[in-house]
Amino acid sequence: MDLSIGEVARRSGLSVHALRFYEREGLFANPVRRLSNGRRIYHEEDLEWLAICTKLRSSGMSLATIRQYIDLVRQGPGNEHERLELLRRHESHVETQIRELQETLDVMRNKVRIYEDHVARGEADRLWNPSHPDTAQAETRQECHPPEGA
Amino acid sequence: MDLSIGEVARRSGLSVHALRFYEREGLFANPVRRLSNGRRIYHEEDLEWLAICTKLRSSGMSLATIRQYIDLVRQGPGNEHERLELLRRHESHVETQIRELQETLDVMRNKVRIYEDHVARGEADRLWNPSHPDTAQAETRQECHPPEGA
DNA sequence: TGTTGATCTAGACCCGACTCTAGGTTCTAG
DNA sequence: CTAGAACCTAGAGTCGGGTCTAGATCAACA
Repeated sequence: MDLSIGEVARRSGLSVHALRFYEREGLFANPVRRLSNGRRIYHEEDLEWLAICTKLRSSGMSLATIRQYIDLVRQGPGNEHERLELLRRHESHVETQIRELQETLDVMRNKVRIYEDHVARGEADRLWNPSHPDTAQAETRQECHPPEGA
Repeated sequence: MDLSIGEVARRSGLSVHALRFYEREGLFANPVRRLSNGRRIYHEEDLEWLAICTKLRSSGMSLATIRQYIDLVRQGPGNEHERLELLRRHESHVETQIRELQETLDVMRNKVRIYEDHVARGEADRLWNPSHPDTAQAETRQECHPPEGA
């Protein structure tokens, strides 16, 4: 049931380098144990934590914040409110990100649609022609401005 | 109608440094003109482009990719398909990001809910107590695994 | 037995995206 | 006329998040 660093790398998608780096940075909930020969041994739990960790990272939580969280966990009971607060802050951060991405997506879809129209109508040769202001400027503008205030 | 770099910085939210940096990196659609004294002058269009640029950046497009796009634009008509492809690639990238964030959000909401339950039931003192496996391990596990395949 | 491959440590290096510094010019208000 | 703000350039520094290297140890197999 012991896993080598290579195995964990393979299964977590992180590099062996990154795993050692994460350990140095104090990102493991439980200290990583060693075999008598000095090699690291991991367990399924570590993989589960790494999976969460990876989700937090990819949703924009910095390693510093993850460390903060894990530090609270290691301190044991008594700081649940702090943990909750930290999680909730990230939650709302993620919500904001989603909203912003959705907005970007709207702008881009619009742009792509307009492009497709032009190309389909065989007017590609007129796109971004400085003498055709309508198309020329479309390039650097958000045609159909997104609902800023709405 | 001419804008100074300071004005553009104020209105775009980018620093003066960043604006000069972006220019060096070739991220402006139109070359930035200068006054006879060497000072840069910008126009409303530049602000509009910077707004899009900022959206692309914050949705994860690298400066290198933005430069690629603007290079296509500068080359003029004839490469609309490449522009479309580039935009569509980013579009799907953003869609993926949204999905992943949503998934993270689900995991986090679950975690927060469980925490709240514990705290509310006055069992905070038992949270993360190694002799209570149920709560001890909850910390580093995704309780109620997210719908991986669903 | 000896070579291959996985692991170890410490520390150097890299990359993207800025950010800042130094040293100099120019504009503007008092 | 002068102080201070805003600008200029070239280039160095920073920060996050790894990635890679060198040199050593150790296990396993033909």
